[in-house]
Amino acid sequence: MNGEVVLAADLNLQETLECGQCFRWNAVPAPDGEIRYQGVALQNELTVSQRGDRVTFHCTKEDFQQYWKSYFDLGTNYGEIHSQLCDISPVLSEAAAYAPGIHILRQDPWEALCSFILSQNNNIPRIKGLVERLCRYFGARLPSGAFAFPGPEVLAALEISDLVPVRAGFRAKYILDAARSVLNGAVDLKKIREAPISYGRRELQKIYGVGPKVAECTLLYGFYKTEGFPMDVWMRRAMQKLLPGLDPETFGKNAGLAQQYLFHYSRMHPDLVA
DNA sequence: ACCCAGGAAATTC
DNA sequence: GAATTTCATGGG
Repeated sequence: MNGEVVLAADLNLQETLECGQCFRWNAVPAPDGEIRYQGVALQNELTVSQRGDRVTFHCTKEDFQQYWKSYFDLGTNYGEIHSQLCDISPVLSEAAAYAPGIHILRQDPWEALCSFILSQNNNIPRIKGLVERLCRYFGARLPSGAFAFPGPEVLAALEISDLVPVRAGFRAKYILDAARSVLNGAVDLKKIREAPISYGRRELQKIYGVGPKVAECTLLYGFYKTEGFPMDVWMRRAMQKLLPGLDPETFGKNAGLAQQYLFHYSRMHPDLVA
């Protein structure tokens, strides 16, 4: 159960885990000059740390190969995507320079769907609290002691009153409809995985409480539909100020990464998008 | 078209 | 330290 996998990567843990695409990773104390995160994904707990471009996965080679290599999208050539996006516009190039180590995580679709339902009208610290309580109350206990994300079959069996301690407010009923829709096949996550993004947009929005923004986040972060481009208030302002008149379609199949660059850049320069 | 639900964090006063 | 803003979706 112990072991280590060390590799040099273009991945930046902080940029990737704190850009709002995931909610179950937390920074933990680490030696000087090192940054370390602990989190749960894919029914596994992991500690991962970084010093410069050297990333250490505190897990067995087998677990790294089976789960984490893919989860952190280490098989994708980000250098090439990065330079393609930089060619589109100097502004995008400037934005990309602020977080060149962002990767799009390959998260579990169901967990992403629930997480982004809970994310609506909320800020990241609060979303993390909601997700954590959902797992703590209803998720299975993993060997490490951490809690897995509860599957649709677990949540579909609940009533609104069961979700009260999660303190999700009006979002609780959305979670239940999502769980029931997935469980009874009204929304087929496998089909969404294999189909074009337009199908996923239509299907996910059949769920009560899922609109365009939540659907787009789920498709990008949960289904690795990299052409997804979630448009929230921040992104609308950022696009208007930084790239006026530009259609996100211009970013093509890597729109999602462009969105991450712009989002991160805008938050670091709020004055530029005001 | 507008306001609220149910909060907590971030921002501004 | 207190008031105000933020925020995605659906319903009234």
